[in-house]
Amino acid sequence: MPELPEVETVRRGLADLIVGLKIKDLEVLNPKSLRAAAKNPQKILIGATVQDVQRRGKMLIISLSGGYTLLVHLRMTGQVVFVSSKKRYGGGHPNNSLLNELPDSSTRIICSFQGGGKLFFNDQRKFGYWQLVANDQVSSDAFLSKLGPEPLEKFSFEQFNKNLQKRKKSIIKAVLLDQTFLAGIGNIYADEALFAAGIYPGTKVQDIRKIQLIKLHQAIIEILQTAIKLGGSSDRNYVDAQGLRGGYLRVAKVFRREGKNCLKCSAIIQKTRLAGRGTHFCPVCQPKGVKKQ
DNA sequence: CACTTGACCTGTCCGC
DNA sequence: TGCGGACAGGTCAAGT
Repeated sequence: MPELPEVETVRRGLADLIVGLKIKDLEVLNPKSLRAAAKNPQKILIGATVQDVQRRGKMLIISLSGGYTLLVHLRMTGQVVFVSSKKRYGGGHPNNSLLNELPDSSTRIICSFQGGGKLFFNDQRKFGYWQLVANDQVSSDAFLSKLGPEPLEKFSFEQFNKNLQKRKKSIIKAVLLDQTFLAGIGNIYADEALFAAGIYPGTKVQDIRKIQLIKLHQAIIEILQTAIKLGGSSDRNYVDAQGLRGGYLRVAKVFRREGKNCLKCSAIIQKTRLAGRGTHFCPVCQPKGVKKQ
C-alpha cells in the first residue's frame, strides 16, 4: 500500500508531468473523494495552474495558482495516474498488468488539463481523498500538523532515540506505524526495517538494546532510500503517476514471504498479527525476548 | 495515556 | 459453481 516510497515516486512523476498545466475541467464521480470547505470547489480548481508538487509523510501537497492547495492522500488503494493527450493509456507498459483503460470502475475524480492531458484519481476502496484548502490552512491541517519527522530529512539517531524513550512500553511495530512518531512508514517498511535490525516486531521499546536501535534507525533510512530507487512496492493496487508498478517487493526480505526460507538463515518466515496488522518476521534472525544489557 | 477494536469500503481468495 | 466470510491495511473515533 502507498507508504513514503510509493508517495514519493508518485510525487516525482507528477512533478514532471503536471507542473505548469492549467485545469480545464474537474469531474467528481464519487463526492466523498473530494473534500473541501468551499461550497464550490470546482469553481476554484477550474482555471488554476499546477505550480508545485511536494510531499509530507504519505501526503501529496499540490500547490495551485490562485492561493489554493490540493492535499492528496492515497490511503490503501489510491492511484493518481496521468494520461497525456497523445498516448492512449495501456499501450506500452509491459510491467503493468493493473490498469488497461482509464477511466475504469475505480475512478473517483478526473481532472482534465488544457492541452488534453488528464489526471485520474482511482481508489477502489474509497478511503483516499483530495482535499482542497486555502494556502494559509495547509500548516494547520489536522493530519499534517501532527506528523512526526521526515525519515529522509535531518532525522538523527538522537532525535529518534529521544522520542522512543517516550514510548517505552509500546511494542516497536506499533510505534513505527504511528505517523505522529515518524512520518511515512507503513506495514511493508515497518516489517522490513525490523528484520534488518534483527528486532522481533512485538518487542517493547524498553527491551531493545541501544545497538539494535542504532541499527533500526539506519535500516529505516536505507530501506526507504532503496525502495524509492526501485519505484516503491506494488503489493496489490499501487502504481506510479504513469501507471507503472514498483519493484521493491522483489528484494523484500520478509514482507509477503511467510512460509518461505529466510534469505539470511533459511529458517521459515512467519506471519502473525501485531498492532492490528499482518506482521512478517524471521523467528531466528528476530528472536523474541531479547534482554536489555 | 496507551493500546485495541470497529468503521470506512470493495475486490479477492478460501472453504464448504 | 455459488456464497458467506475472512482478509488486505491507512487513519480516525470510540472503547477498554
